[in-house]
Amino acid sequence: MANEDTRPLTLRDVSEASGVSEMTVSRVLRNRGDVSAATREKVLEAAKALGYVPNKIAGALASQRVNLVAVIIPSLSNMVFPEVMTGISRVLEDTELQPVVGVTDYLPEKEERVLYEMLSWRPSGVIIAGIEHSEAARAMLKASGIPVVEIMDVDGTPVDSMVGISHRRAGREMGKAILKAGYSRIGFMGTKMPLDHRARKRFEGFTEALAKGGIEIADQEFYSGGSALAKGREMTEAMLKRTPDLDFLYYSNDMIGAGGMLYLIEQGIDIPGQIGLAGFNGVELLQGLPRRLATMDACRLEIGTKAAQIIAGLVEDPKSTVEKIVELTPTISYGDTLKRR
Amino acid sequence: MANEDTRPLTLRDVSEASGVSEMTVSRVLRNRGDVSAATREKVLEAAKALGYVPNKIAGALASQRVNLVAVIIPSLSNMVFPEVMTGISRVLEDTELQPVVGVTDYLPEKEERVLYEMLSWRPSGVIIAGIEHSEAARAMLKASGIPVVEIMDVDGTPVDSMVGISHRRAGREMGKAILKAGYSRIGFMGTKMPLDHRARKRFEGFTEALAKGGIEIADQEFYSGGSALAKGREMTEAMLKRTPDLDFLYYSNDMIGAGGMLYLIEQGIDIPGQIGLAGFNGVELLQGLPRRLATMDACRLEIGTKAAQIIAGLVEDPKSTVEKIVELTPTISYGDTLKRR
DNA sequence: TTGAAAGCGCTAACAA
DNA sequence: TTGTTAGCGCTTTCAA
Repeated sequence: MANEDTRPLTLRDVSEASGVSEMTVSRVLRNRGDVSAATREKVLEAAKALGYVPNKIAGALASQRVNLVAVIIPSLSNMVFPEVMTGISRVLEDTELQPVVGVTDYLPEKEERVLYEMLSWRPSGVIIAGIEHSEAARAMLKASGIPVVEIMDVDGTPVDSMVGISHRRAGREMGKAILKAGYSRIGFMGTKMPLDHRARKRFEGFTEALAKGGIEIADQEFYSGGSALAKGREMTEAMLKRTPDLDFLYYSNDMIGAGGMLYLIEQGIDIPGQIGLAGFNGVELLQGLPRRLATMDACRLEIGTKAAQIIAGLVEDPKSTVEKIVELTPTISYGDTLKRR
Repeated sequence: MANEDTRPLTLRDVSEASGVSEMTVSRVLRNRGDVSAATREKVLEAAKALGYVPNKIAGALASQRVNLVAVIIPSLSNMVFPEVMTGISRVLEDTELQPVVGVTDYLPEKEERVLYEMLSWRPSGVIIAGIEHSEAARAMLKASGIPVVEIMDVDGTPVDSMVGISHRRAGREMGKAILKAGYSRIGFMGTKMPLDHRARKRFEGFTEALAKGGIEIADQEFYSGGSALAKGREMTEAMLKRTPDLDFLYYSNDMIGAGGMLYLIEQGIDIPGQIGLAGFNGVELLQGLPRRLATMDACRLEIGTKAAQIIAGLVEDPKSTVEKIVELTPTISYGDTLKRR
């Protein structure tokens, strides 16, 4: 039976209904300490009959333990963070810990607010995307006294530990592969980057690699907002109108790359002969496209997995030592749009 | 300065550092009650200097108020729920409330666990996808004594209130439009549906509409897992091999529809002359495809918005009356793949 | 405008 | 194996 009035049920209600002390009821409900089968039975029955749901707020305050892991990411709407979340969830499912996500929309101020908000719930750990944070945010993370893992990127210094790839290196590798394949008139398309540090670092690594080969980017364009697939299509069309002699297009993510690819196929352009293409991320989506876009896996699943493992390990044994820096190595898949050499 | 030891800071620390009573510190930090500008200043300074982050666990227990809204959805990895989330977040951002999401993977047992878990934090409201829940889940929702909004679907009876579309009607409307356009050899592709009630209802409505026109589905296939785009491609190829005389393909979501469309274009099949296509959802992604797939908007943003408004209204004034059933009406967009008649 | 006391619902620690 | 007592860190309530 549901309770008749609106007052939420408490342990005391279950205690009274079952004739067992609050403390013992608490023990039964948490499977802690020795309780006789008979008492246990009585308690469980009463709790179920009443429809009692424990109050974790009170429990957490009393025990000084909150089995929550704050996960702070820029966005849920592209494909990358859901996959990181999958990795995190899989690991945490085998523990007492639960992820709670906060979204920052790539805004530093919002990141700060979200972090403050989440820390005020006293989570057991924090997983946060990126290593660029405001001074205040870094201070909060440091002062929190809980395990902190910064993810996605390893080009910089972590507050505590970090798991990710070097985006600068990723950009460089792709640049080298493109040069090696013999392309030389290269266009770049990507998001407006002031706040997307990882995209910026890839771009920097990329131009650096080209420069080493004595080549400069021949054209570039940046977008923000809208359907990425459509943007890729539009930008590609515009860029080829503007700079018709390009022989390679490097996209800062797979979605715009896919849009570009669909456009080029429609135009009957030979890929990768006349124009080569590459994106970044290795999204599953690509598998259904007419050609497999060349791309680079960002190791999203492993990043989530590894980060969660670090937190879980540290929560279980705070004095255990863990790797402070875990750099994963993305690999290029050439697909059908980048000549192999 | 960050605290030197590991003990988290408390109000008392701020009180001592500022020479102001805990109570007044609390008032300053929450902007409640009258506090002189001088005291206020002192407190804020001390709190900032210490790097104090309030403990919401304790605050929530004392005030019996938790400004969290539990949002329980089946998945984050398709496009539909992130957009619902966007609607919810936008509305809640103007209030004290914060969404906290739980994911069920379309599993009733997991839904039950997640719900129990979230309710144990005593949120101010619940937004939960679907109207099919286990008996236990419904009981918990009822007993919780907080506002509950079931979203996405209105074909059934809500625990409290619901906001969504009629998927049965959506399927029917699409069936009617297809018949009206003159198609008659119709194939269906979709997810395995035992647990995706909304897909099942669309399918039922669809076959019902066809039956009224004296037509039966000529072929059908169901999938689970994998890249939806790739699956759409594969299933379409297989189905057309098996049943070459089909003149229409109805997909239970846009992603597989897009995969099918890409395949048909490659095969040089005339769309929508030789074969017509339709999907479901109106995902933004479609905008970049070679043709605009016929689809039906599922009103995801409005669903999120409306649901959050109901919760926010009820939290502000628990005795305010709200619509218990909000049925939104999806509209067909014919795109380039369904003849208009 | 400020402060003191009481207690939110639970669990740690100890006692029986 | 079970129960009792004393808080967890804050806010409510009431008094000054």
